[in-house]
Amino acid sequence: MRGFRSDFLRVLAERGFIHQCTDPEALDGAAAEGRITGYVGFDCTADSLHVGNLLSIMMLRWLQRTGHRPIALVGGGTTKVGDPSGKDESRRLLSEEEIARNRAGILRSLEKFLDFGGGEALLVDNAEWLDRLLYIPFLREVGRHFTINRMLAFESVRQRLEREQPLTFLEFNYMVMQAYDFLELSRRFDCRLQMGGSDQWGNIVCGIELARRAEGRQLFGLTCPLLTTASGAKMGKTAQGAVWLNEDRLPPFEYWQFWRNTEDADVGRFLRLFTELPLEEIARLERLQGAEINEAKKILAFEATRLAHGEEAARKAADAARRLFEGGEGSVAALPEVTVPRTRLAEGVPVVELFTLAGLAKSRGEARRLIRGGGARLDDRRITDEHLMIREADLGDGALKLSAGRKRHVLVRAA
RNA sequence: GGAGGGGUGGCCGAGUGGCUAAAGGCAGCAGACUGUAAAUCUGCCGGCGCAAGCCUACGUAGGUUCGAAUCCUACCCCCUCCA
Repeated sequence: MRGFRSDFLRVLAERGFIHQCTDPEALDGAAAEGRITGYVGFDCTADSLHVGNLLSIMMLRWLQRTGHRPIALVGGGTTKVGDPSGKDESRRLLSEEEIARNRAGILRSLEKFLDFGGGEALLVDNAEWLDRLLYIPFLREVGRHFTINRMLAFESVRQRLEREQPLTFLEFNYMVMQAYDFLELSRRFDCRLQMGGSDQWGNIVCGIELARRAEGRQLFGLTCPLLTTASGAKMGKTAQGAVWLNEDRLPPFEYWQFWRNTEDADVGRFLRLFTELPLEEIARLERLQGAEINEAKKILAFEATRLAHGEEAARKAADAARRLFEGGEGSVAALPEVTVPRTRLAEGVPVVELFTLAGLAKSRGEARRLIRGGGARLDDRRITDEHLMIREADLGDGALKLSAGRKRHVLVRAA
């Protein structure tokens, strides 16, 4: 990495955050000379952010840590328009209430990573200005700086056109809205930098051009790479869906597990991107070979969970995992629990039903297949009889551990 | 408005009267091997059922037939070309 003078860009470069930057030298100069303000936008399409947003969040966090001012922009306004980037179909339009609910959830995600206290990091909603725009004045002020010729050349638009998928005029305006956001933030807060995923490059550049044409101001854009795992899968997506940052969407234990199960080849890269451990420490962990690399994965899991859920939750998750996977008795308190009424247990509950009650199988048939395949266990003993009945006496000291495979466990209690 | 093509399981995609709960692939789940990794191999993969079997399912609604994802009719939706 060609030696950056500013801490901010040096850290981002060393850790592998930088994909593209509009004018690295000038941005470096500005960040070295004084405090700059930069932002990332998050649309309110779900009630929690997820691991796919984490790179952007970490960039804001580093911006703050290196002495600058981050702005988290929630897209209360742009969500009403819908970003067509990377999508073949337009998204269902969200209602005002849904957007408000999602915005609240996104704040909870962000608060963990950024310090909004004392006027440090700022939280702004673009509905503040977008909702109030007047059509004709807006077209005259902003619209005249955009040419359709240029807009049609943008990747997000071209893709839709080439695949002959419809692109509504509403969505077509998304990039104009995002460009205007940047201009507005630069006016209100002297914000000079916009960051985001590489898919946002076009939209970011749009804003930079608008500011240059409209006011002759130089703004900067910086994108992070689109992350894939070493085996090529999109980062942060699992079969169950996105890896959410909010604990009501994904318990900290599951979050910890997600990081713990990182592929060997990704460990070093992820440590640099998703933890704040010193680079020397990471280099050491990265050198671990064979089974020893599990130590590095546990540290990755702990650090990543600490950022999203706090130290306490991270410790608990690590603890629960240790008991679960590395033998030893003791309590298994961190496992999800279900309760079954004593009256039901009195007459006996078929194991297959217990598996569905515990959420470990979608149907009794699935539970039966699980048993036939040898993947079902009861207090760590393989279940061979699919007709087994469970009674209160089987709960022993109060709880029964049901397992589907090595990793999914549920405690059953009587109530 | 006219002509043509198409809608099959989570996705892709075969199937053009019974042998079809529907080939194959992907994804998923489990087992083996391991290191809670990757790769590989094996099994499972609509619901209910111990089973026989029953139910639901090939855009929607009817119909023909002993029997339909497959044939007919109407409707809905998508795409292509022309105007």
